[in-house]
Amino acid sequence: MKLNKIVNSHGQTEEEFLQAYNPNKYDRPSVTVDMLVFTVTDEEKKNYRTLPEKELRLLMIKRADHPFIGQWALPGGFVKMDESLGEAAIRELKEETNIENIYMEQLYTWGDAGRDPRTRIISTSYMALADSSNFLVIANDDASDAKWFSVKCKLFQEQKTLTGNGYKLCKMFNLTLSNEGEEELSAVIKKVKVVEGRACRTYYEISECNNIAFDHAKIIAYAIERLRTKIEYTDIAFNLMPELFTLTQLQQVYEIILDTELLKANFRRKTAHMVTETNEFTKDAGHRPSKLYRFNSNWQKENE
Amino acid sequence: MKLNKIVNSHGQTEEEFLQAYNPNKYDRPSVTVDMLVFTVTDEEKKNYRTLPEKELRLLMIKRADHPFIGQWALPGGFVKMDESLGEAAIRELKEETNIENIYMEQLYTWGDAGRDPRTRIISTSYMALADSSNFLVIANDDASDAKWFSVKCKLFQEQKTLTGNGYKLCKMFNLTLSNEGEEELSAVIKKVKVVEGRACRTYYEISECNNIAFDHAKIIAYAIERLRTKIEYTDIAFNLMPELFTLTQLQQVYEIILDTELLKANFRRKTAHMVTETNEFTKDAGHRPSKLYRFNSNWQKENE
DNA sequence: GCAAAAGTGTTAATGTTACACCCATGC
DNA sequence: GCATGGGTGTAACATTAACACTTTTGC
Repeated sequence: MKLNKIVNSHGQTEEEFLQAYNPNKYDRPSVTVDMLVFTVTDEEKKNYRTLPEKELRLLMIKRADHPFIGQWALPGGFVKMDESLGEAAIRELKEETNIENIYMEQLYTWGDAGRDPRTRIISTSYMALADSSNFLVIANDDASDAKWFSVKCKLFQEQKTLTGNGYKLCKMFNLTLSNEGEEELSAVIKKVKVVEGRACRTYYEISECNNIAFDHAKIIAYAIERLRTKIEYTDIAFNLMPELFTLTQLQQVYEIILDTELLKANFRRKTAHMVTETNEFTKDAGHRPSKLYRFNSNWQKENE
Repeated sequence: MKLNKIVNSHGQTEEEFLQAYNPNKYDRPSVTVDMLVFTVTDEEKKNYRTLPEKELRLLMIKRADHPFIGQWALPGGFVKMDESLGEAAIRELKEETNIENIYMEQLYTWGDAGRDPRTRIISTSYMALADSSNFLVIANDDASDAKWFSVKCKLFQEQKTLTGNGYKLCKMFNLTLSNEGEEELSAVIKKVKVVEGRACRTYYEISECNNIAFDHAKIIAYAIERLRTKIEYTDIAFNLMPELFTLTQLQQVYEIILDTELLKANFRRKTAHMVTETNEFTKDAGHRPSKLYRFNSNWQKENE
């Protein structure tokens, strides 16, 4: 365990802090919820003609106390004895970031012993998707310890090893979080799938980690993976869009999440049934105005 | 809360049992894992010619103590302070049913307050898939409190209500679990999806429940739903198959899970890339022998 | 006029659905 | 011979991928 020499508001070093903590007081684990709040933002336009580039952003909070003091963590907190996990997630998000009424889904529950140096903690992670109007709420407050980081998660190595009665598949991801005003956060995440006979186990490991608290780096990698697969067969992407949007904006959101370029004509045909056109257009764009659309929440019905 | 008049091995009624329990002793919830172990079994052949019908079975355990004494529950138990959730799930399964080395995945974490009348309990559910050789292990032991129940979960009503800025979608499912020697377990489960503006929440409710302990009826309904969707885009179905199988057997497994009939020729084309043929054949079948196949665990590679 | 993006059309390849047909076995 | 399932072929239709082309704007 890497102990931090920085002191907290009570003047304790991390060593002192952990010694003051008595983990054996409890025979039950603590339960927390962690929130992964994603949004998509526009970058500066290069010139009057070009469209702004998009970035996928994740909300992180700077830790003010041990452990991992000064590092960045996912927003979240302890579940109260009388609230459900979902209620805790909604409450924490509102308390820490003042965001409410957004899309949220349960992702995964992380329960390894030793996740937290203080005591046994089990965390259920929730993924939330916000449209970029929520981005402004927090970004404007410069004193806040909550910041949006632009996220990238790139596969850079894949390795399959055959064993006696199965195989082992390793994927290595490079995770980077950056925010103009802050130093870069990064991690190398290893995703391992072990197949032995009928048994099959997938786990994540953090091979390298800079300034991301706890095991949050692997939770982030897991969430991005889930976002990538779910965007293909559900309508979750629309939770990242404003009320009115152009089809090119929608395509850009798919492109940054999937990390590929898509063909315009094909993309439009594929998403056509999920949107409704309006009579409004963008203007002053430096090129042909484009029609604005809104999400058609009844698209699933139309199949039957 | 429905209190049961039956007494446990200490001669307590449920009322007495709950009064002896002091929930305020703790300021932390208990954490358990629940296992949903599915398998597929062959029924009796009607005559020398016909193929046996298949049934989807779920492993349940009869409760010997309050609460819900005498009712049936999912196997599972408390997570120890030094083991991960996955380790707890593997250990509990081994302890309660002697099954090991099978496919397992985390499903969902259930954390509503009031799930258990004793104290606050948070349960992470795992789905395990076993081939039917595991079925025999337990079925032979008639004294055991663990039994395989044949499961059916049928949608019988769907209702969409439009609200001001969203909608509410209700689906009603009839869940029935049956085992020749035991009385039938059943429940009516309501799945509700509420969309209000950007927020979207899905929850399950138990409208009616016979002999299924705790909120396990909705966990079962949730697991079956997951199984149905995952069988379409992954290879999990093969975890329910023996080492060697015929394509018709494989098709039957898809059919009972999806609860539809499939066309033979099309099914074979769709699954062709996931299986490898052997030189072996079935015999004494009362009709043309059929070729045996095995799972081709490398099918995903071939796409690239 | 021209850069940039909006928006549409076409074709080939591929996948899906529904149905028809023949084959091999045990009794 | 016949019931039962094993196994294959085909035509209609739908979906996807790749590319080419036209239109509209601000400066």
